[in-house]
Amino acid sequence: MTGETEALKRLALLGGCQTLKISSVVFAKETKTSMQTAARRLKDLEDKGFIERKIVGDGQYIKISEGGLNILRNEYYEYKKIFEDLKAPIVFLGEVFTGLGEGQYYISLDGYRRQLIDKLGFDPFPGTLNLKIDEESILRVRELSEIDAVKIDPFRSEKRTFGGGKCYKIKINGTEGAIIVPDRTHYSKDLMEIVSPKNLRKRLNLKDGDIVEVVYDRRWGKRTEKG
Amino acid sequence: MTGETEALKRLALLGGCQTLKISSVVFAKETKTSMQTAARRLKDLEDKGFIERKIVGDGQYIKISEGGLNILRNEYYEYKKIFEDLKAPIVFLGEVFTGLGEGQYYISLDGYRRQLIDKLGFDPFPGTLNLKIDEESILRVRELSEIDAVKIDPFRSEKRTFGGGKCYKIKINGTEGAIIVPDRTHYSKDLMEIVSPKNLRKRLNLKDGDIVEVVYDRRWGKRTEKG
DNA sequence: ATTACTAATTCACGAGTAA
DNA sequence: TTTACTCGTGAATTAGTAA
Repeated sequence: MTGETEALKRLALLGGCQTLKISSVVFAKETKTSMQTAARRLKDLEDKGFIERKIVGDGQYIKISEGGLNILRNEYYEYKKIFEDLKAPIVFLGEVFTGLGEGQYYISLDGYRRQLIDKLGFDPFPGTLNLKIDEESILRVRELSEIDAVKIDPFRSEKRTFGGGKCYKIKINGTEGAIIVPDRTHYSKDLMEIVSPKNLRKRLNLKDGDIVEVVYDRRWGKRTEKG
Repeated sequence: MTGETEALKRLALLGGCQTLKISSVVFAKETKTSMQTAARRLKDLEDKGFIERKIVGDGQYIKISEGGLNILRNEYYEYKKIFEDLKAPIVFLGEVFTGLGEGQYYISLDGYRRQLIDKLGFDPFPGTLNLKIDEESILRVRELSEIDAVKIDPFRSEKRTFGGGKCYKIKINGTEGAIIVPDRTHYSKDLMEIVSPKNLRKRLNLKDGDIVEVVYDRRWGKRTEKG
């Protein structure tokens, strides 16, 4: 691998998938290299059967062969895969456990509840489902923070202030919900808190130790429509 | 450019668009290079801001940055362009001229006419339009021969045999037609003969010297439907 | 295990030249 | 003008070693 694929790609972009007339000097400029290297590249590509070539004194006719096309096609598919996977859903695996029960308290507060109804599009069941997520999922959570989240604003009562946070609309075992991430959290990274319009424990028939699948689909984004 | 993009791509395929844990040794195997080079690559990529990195003793956490993603995206678009252009229509430019008038004779022969009706889906106007195509287009015509063509079979009358040929459905200045290529042609490569259900000279208001545009769209292929 | 040096080698590049 | 050599230089890779 010495820029061969790059050279093939340039040829293709110059129209080399069909017969193309070009000289080494011109090709050198296109590939930002010396004429010698350009000429050698073309010769090498021919020797390896990636292009067909006919030298005619004032340049050469070049056509990328089926073999050459295959190389380019492979590259294409690899890049395609990269950018299709980017849009792929993020899946978290988590184990259900019983938390301290703070969730229920906070969710019930009007200052939070109204925002959730407004921004998530559903009235949250008073209570959160706590998940212990695996090593892999912890890494994925960090990705979430870079995605535009649904922001929950802080507010204050007479007695104290309540911090803000972020939500991400997800589906948990297929049921609508959202991940809640307080801005200033005290507990460990492997904890994930889920809210939903439904009582998830009942609805999904969950008990401590059960493994659930939380799916975040980037296409849902900030949207509040159900689906 | 020293395999840097290739390294980035591999990282992306390994999941580096999201945070990825990997060691230089493993990455070396993935990129089929030495551990030293793999380690240097990762360091270089970090120095150039294409990845974010956190070394942790038993490997490193890596995530492709926005800058790195842009590089990959550019590559992706270039390959995309290659394989989209492959499906792009081929355009020939030709200058109208008056031929020997043989076309009219041949097209009128039942042995040819029936085949054209059957295989092209239209009844050809008795007469062909002769075009003198440019240098560039001559190269393109060669491409045509590699595309599955509509084959016209040879046949014989009492007196002589009539050779076969190939047709390619095209549009000429937007009007339906076909390029006719006799298998054994005597005239030069820069001649292109067009048939159409219409009288093209009248319909397109052509006179000698006019330049017309002949478009072959690979998607039409052998299909005989109109459109 | 790792990552990251330094030194040796190898290999790719480009200048010069021939055809 | 071309393409395609040879050859000297320099850059990139790898082996070895340290941390």
